[in-house]
Amino acid sequence: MARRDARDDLAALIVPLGRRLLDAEAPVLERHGLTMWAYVVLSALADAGAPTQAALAESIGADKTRIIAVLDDLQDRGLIDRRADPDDRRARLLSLTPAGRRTRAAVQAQIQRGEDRWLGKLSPTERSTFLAALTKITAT
Amino acid sequence: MARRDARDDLAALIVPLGRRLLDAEAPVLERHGLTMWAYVVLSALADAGAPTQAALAESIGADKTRIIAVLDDLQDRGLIDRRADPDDRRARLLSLTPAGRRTRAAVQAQIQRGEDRWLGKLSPTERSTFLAALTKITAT
DNA sequence: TATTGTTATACTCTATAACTATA
DNA sequence: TATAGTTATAGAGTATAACAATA
Repeated sequence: MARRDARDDLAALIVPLGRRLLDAEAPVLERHGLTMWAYVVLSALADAGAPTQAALAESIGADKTRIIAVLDDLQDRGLIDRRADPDDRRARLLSLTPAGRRTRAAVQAQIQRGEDRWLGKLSPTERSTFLAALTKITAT
Repeated sequence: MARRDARDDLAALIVPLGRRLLDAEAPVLERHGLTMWAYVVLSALADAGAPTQAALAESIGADKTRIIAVLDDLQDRGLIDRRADPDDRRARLLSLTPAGRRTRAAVQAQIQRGEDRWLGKLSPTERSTFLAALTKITAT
C-alpha cells in the first residue's frame, strides 16, 4: 500500500501554531498595556493607514462595533488621532500619533524577537523559503 | 539605510490564515453534522488514541469540561466507544468505532482537498519544503 | 486525601438590533 | 432614504467552582 501523503491537515498545523504565537505575544502586549485588538489596530494604521473606522474594521476582519472601545482607549492614551472628516462629518479620520508609531514599532520588534524562538529552528535558507511560501499562500 | 527584514509578524501571517482555513472547513463539517471540536476529537483518537478523557483534553488543548458534551454526542451517534476502565472505574476509555474511523477519514480527505486551494499556489518543491518547515516549527 | 468525570454557574467575547447625526 | 459611528442587548463560547464516585 502506498504511503499516505506525509502532510496532515494544514489547518491542524496552522491553527495550533497561531494559538501558541498569540500566547507568546500576550506578555509583550501586557507590558505595553495593549490588548490584541489594540495592537492589530495600531499595525493596520501603521501599514496601510485605513482612513475611516469602517475601512479599518473591514481591513482587519472585525465588526465595526468591536473596535470602538479599542479606539476610545487608544485615543485617550494619545496613540491615535481621530477627528471628523471635514468633507463628510459622519466619518472619523484615523491616524497614528508619533507616540502611537513608536509604541507599535517597539511592540513589533519585541514580538518578532520572540518569534525567533520558532523561526530559529530553520536554517536561513529554509526560513526565507518558508516565509516566501507563507506570504504566497496568504495572498488572496 | 538597510532595508528592513522582509517578514512581517509571523503571527500576523499565521493567525488570519488559520481563521480562513477554519472557515473553509466549516461547510465540510456541517455536511457531516460535526462541530470543529468533534472533528478535533475524532482526529486525536484516530492519530494517537488518547485513552482517557483527561488525556484527550490535554492532548487537544481543551478544558476537560469542554469536551464532555462533544463526547456525549459522538457516543450517541456511534462514532466513539466510551466505557469505564476496569482497572480504574473513575476513568473512561475512549476509542473510535469503525464508523467513527470512516467518518474521520472522509472528512479529512474532503478538508485536504479543500486545502489544495492554498497549497496549489506552491510548486511541488515549494510545497514539500513549506510543509517540512511548518512541521519542524510546530514540533515542540 | 486525591483524582476522574460531571454539572451548574459566571464571565468573556462577539454579533444583532436600535439609535444619532449627518448626507 | 442611506450611511458612519455609537450604544445597549442578547447570544455563544469558555472557564471556574462545586459535586459524586472511586481510588
